[in-house]
Amino acid sequence: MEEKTDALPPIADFHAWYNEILRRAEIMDVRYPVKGLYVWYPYGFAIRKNTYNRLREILDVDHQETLFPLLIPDHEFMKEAEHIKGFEEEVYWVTRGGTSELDVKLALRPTSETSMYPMYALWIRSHADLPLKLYQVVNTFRYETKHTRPLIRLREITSFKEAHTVHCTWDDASAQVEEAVRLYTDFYSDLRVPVLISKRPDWDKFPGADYTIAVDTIMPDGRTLQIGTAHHLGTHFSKTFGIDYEDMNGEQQLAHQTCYGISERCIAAVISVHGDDTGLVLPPLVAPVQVVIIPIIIGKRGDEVMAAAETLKEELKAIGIRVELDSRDMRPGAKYYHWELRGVPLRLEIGPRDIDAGTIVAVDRFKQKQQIRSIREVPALLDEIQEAIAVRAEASMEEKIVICRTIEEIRSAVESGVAVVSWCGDRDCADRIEADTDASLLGTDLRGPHAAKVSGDACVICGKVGNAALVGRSY
RNA sequence: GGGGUCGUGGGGUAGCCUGGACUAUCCUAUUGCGUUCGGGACGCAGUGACCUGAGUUCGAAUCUCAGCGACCCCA
Repeated sequence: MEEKTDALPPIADFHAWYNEILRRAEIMDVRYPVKGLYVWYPYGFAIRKNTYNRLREILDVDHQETLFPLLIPDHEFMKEAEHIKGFEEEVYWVTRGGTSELDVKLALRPTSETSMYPMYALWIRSHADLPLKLYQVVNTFRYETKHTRPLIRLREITSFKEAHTVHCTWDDASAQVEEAVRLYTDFYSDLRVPVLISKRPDWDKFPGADYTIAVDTIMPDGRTLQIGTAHHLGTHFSKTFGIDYEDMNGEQQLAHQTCYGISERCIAAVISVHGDDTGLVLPPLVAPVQVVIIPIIIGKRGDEVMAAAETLKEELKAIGIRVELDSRDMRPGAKYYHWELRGVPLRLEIGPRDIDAGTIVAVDRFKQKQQIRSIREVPALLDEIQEAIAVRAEASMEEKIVICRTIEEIRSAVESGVAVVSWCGDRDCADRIEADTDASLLGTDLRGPHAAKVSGDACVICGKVGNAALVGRSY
């Protein structure tokens, strides 16, 4: 009876919640009439903009941004055998220009190795050109046949940040993979999204890589979401694309390469990991509106209140805060719900009582209310909220990670989270784990505090000495 | 990859089995006017839809086929 029929589905019903929040908070419009393609609403795009600005800041320290073509000629795309095998079922081909057939078919990049590396071969002449570290933020296309989902599984990935680096030695490239993992850890730490870092099993690495390090987070339903990968490409591509350099002794050497990427799944993670029954919860760093001002218009003092609210807004703007003044003709309560749904971290209310008392009411996204006397207190409040978001996210991820020593334990753990187990490294044992638990072996050589608890223990299947592995269901 | 359910104003539903002057209903949709405003206001008057195509038929939201799209389950 007291249940509101128009309430957002609870986040415990994650699928329903996710679909509803994308629409109601105006992040993506899923009604575009092609499967797997979606439209960014301006509000969603603003979240994307803020998020990618940070990603760019982090990369710009020692990478350069660039832009390569979307179309890749058939003969370049088909050069690297492993790579082709990994992508051939997912590539869109442009075969016609107007009414005439093209002599050379053109692939829409599913990722840009084969677009970039022919040029890398021209650009790189000597060891003095290395290391080369470039990145671009582009759309990529994959003909997904499985269930597509907005921000998570797309036919057009709209926001693929891909970095491609070139180094003299295998070890240099390996160090760069570690550097990439560090950058991504920083990035997700800024977004307050907790992550798990592991090495993808051999059979699951990037097509054409020596190895792949993956960054995953855990969604509210316990399934993992891969939100970043870093690949050591060895000389697979430099061989086929002829990327070599003259070393200090005047000898020609094959270059060693890495690539690493993050897509709009990072936005899905921010939305899902932080959200609650009321709606989005956005870290101030990426929130399109960091502070919303709600004027409390009562009776005859309306003009006075609006003037005070305007002043507040200008002052906040002046100190660099993204602020919105909601002067719409609605009840204040309706505005509270509106902005809470959209994840605004801090709300300021100002009415006649506050003007008389010289105070402002400040309410954070978790509904903690206090009175402040000056907008100078706002930055500190935003910092506190960002911290509170981090604490909550860490705690909820911790709940979903279970150390397991038997198949039974794994089976139960993956119902609502992930299992950390000891695994010997044998494919046969992995297959057994997967078959018996209805989950996947996501990664090995898991890093972080959980790994220490099982590393060196007996493999859950065969009993040989194993290493920490991650088992779970993934998106 | 296999199976299932479904597609009706901006959103949610009913109507379909048994074709007819059959459109209807709810909402945080939307337009105008007025009264309101410290946690989702109210009144009055409006707007707005049968996924696309083909077929059956005197007549299709309803039946048939195909396409496109959505969701769920299993591998």
